[in-house]
Amino acid sequence: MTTTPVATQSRGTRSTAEDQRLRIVARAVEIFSRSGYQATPVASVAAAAKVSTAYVFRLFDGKLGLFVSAVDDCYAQVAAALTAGAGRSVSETPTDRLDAMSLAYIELIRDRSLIALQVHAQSACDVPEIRDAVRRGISSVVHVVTQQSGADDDAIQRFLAYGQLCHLVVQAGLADVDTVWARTVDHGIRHD
Amino acid sequence: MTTTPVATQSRGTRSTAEDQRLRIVARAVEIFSRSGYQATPVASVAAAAKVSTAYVFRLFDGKLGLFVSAVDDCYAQVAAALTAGAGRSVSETPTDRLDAMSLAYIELIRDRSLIALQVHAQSACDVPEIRDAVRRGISSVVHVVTQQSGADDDAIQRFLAYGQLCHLVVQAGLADVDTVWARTVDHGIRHD
DNA sequence: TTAGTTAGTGACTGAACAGTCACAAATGGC
DNA sequence: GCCATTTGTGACTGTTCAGTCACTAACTAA
Repeated sequence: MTTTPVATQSRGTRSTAEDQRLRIVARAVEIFSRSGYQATPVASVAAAAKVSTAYVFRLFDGKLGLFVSAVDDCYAQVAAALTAGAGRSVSETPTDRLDAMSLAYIELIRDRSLIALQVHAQSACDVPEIRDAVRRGISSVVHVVTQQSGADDDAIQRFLAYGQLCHLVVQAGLADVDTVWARTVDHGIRHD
Repeated sequence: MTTTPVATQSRGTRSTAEDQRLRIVARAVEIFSRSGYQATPVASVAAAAKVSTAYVFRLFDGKLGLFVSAVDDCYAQVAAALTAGAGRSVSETPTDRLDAMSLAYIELIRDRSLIALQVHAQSACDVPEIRDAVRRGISSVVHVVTQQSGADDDAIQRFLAYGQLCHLVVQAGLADVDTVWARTVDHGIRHD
């Protein structure tokens, strides 16, 4: 912190701590998305990132710090995906832009992890630091969607509501349930 | 199981195992709703129900069996609340009935536990038994709403989507966040 | 070369917790 | 009275896991 290395970016031959931090966060998103905060040992993330558990504790402020970093990264990826989606809109009307973003969000389902981690984070909101991370994430998503679509509040609220419905569909695996009620729930959301 | 007691109902003076089971499940809903499946020790539920931990393990098939019972009970309460809400509808049109049920669901927010437990259960869907309990619960809710409202699939899907949005609002405590974006999310949902 | 810094780890500790078991006490039929 | 069943518990065990610490290895600047 006191002395900054000459180059702040990776030096090519050898990995810097910051490089490792980013690598580990990327793995943490994936690994935490499987079983959530409490049920995932830090050792699993360490193993996935091919570093020792001790090193993970060195780079992050405890398991909680690691999880919060993963959640922040997750929402950043979601916001980026939505922005990219809006760019693929056929027209410039708020409705079309929102539709394009909805499509982009449904595309995220293909890689369950970003959806699942959001659910796990929401579930762990009794931990203040996690609740704050969720609030930051929602805030950034709302900002991105508002900015990119120009839609009114009601339309944006509706967008978020159906996003949340996606979470339920993915977590409960309703695409694998061949019943009338499951079709009622995931109609139009079903992927592949 | 082999020999049924003369009276299957509670005998008045002394508590039967089945009475205790119900009492413990009721406490389990409340206690699990606070921190979820993994982060809640069975001992907490036992303490809340004022019985020993050993006895809880005797009455339920492990911690998982206890949690699944709690989730089943939770969805049963939700379904009952929705049915009661539909009965208070001003008219018989599907729209009015759905609105009445929405109101009833928002009323549930007052006691966070039924909402929170659903979120925790959705988060723990990687455990097959829990995922099945969630599917049963959603199924019963969809059936109740369909039956009571007579609304079409799209309207019911919308009902569920906004229900899920409630979960986010409650878990993240957005009512306590005084910002533009939070208002966008919880507009019309805000309670009290 | 050497002195200082940074990357990285193996081996441990202490606490929490799921689940068990032997046992006690109350109840009810005969 | 006496035996069988059921309710209920204290005390224990084995495991898992967050977090630490003493240490080594590599790089860097002089």
